[in-house]
Amino acid sequence: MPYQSNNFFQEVYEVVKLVPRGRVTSYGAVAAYLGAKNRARMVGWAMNNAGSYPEVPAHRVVNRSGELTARDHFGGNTMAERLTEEGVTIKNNRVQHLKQVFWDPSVELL
DNA sequence: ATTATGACTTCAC
DNA sequence: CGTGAAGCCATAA
Repeated sequence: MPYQSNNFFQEVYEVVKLVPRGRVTSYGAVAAYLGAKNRARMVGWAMNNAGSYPEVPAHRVVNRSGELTARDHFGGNTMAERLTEEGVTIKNNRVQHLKQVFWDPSVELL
């Protein structure tokens, strides 16, 4: 297993695993919760590495606009299907009603 | 050491 | 919300 810049990756996984079913969060939100809002890209990297962690629901992590950027990494429409299955409405590769399904750790987990 | 790249964000229009 | 530019940071070559 490759390097893990610290427990940063671990922290990311912890938070992502706490995302409730039918809700989504963003890389920036997680990063912010970890006290590194300018490290959103690294959260993405952590997710990339998370491919080895089935327990991490990476499909519930989208970008700030609710766009399913991870779609390509999941392959096919796996992500969209899975989210839809959980009750999240997906349209044109984006989460609908984002305001309702968005889950911000720095708020919900406060 | 330097350049390029990316599962991002924010600001301006 | 959409597009384009700039900022930020770890990894890869």
